Amino acid sequence: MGSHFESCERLLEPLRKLLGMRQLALQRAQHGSELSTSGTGLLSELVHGGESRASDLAHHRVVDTSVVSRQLAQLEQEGMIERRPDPTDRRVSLLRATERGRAALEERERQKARWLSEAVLNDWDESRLTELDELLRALSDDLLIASRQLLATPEDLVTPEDTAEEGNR
Amino acid sequence: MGSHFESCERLLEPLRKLLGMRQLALQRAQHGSELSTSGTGLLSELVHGGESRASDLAHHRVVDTSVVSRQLAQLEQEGMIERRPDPTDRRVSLLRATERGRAALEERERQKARWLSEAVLNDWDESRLTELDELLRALSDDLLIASRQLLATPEDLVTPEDTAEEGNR
DNA sequence: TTATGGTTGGTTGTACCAACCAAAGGAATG
DNA sequence: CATTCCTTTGGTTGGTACAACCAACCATAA
Repeated sequence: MGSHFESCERLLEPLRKLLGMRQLALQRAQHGSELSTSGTGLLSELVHGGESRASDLAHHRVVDTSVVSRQLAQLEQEGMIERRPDPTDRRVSLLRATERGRAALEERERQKARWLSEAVLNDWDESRLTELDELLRALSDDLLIASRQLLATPEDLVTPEDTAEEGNR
Repeated sequence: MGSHFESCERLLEPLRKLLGMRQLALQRAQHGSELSTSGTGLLSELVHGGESRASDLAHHRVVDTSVVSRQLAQLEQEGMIERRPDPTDRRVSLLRATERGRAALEERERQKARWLSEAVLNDWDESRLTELDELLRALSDDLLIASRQLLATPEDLVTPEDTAEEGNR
């Protein structure tokens, strides 16, 4: 049988481990800073992607707009982002990071990068890091795309068909 | 400056994206099956790691024992695992997956692998997959280890030093 | 009128911490 | 020795926080 499938099967284990590391690790690599944890991702999106509307952010991150809405409210209250009404459509706000936001994000990123570099990947050589970066990017992009498609279809996800009942092996 | 640090810095973006994909994707790649979502990780640990005690599982996954306790209760109620008292220490239960649990897990894994293979990584060639697998494993291991150390130390995480002052909320 | 961007209310799942019980494992004491 | 504490450790349960979802809702566009 396709060993492609088998490779993917093997991949599940490390992938689960990695994805399972929710609030750990990187999330924790933050102490002070008045930047709320959950908002960081969004802020990053804004800093790197420039002025955006809320719905775009939601689409990018593949989360519900309500989630984005609340995170934005928080970020705004923290002074990390600013809104300005879209001149061409008064329903939408255009969002961008403030100076303060940019600084806070950068600080946070630096902390995380330091931790990664010193505590986690200290014995990785340069080429390995580059390789990882390249693959990780590709993977996360593909996952994101597939995820979007998946939620776009109210269809059943992975095609049941053989999942009728157990008849293990 | 050390380009190692810079590489790690670059790595943050794809890493965030990936870790941010909480309930999406893989988690969703499950429809029927009476196996609870959150328990899957634990069950997998049991199937692959053999009979274990609860505290070991918690340590492995780097989560609170209370979390494990509840997930185990759920899994037991679903008939996915069994407990038996440790003959040498009556405080502890030894846990192992039931046949049913093994089957359910395998089924779930197969679904995910299929989705990965067909919807996500379909255009990846074999060598790329292997490479990814290797790096991902190494990364997740290193992250896990570093995370354990991090929680082991009541110390401050990433060396505050410049983060004195207020922390409002 | 209907569709769309965004917000808010309500619910669920999952994590944490703290408090707790039960069993072990040592001392100190009879 | 055996017995009675005291501390430590494995595990569970209560309470709380947070992030995600869906549904219902305004305001504005088309």
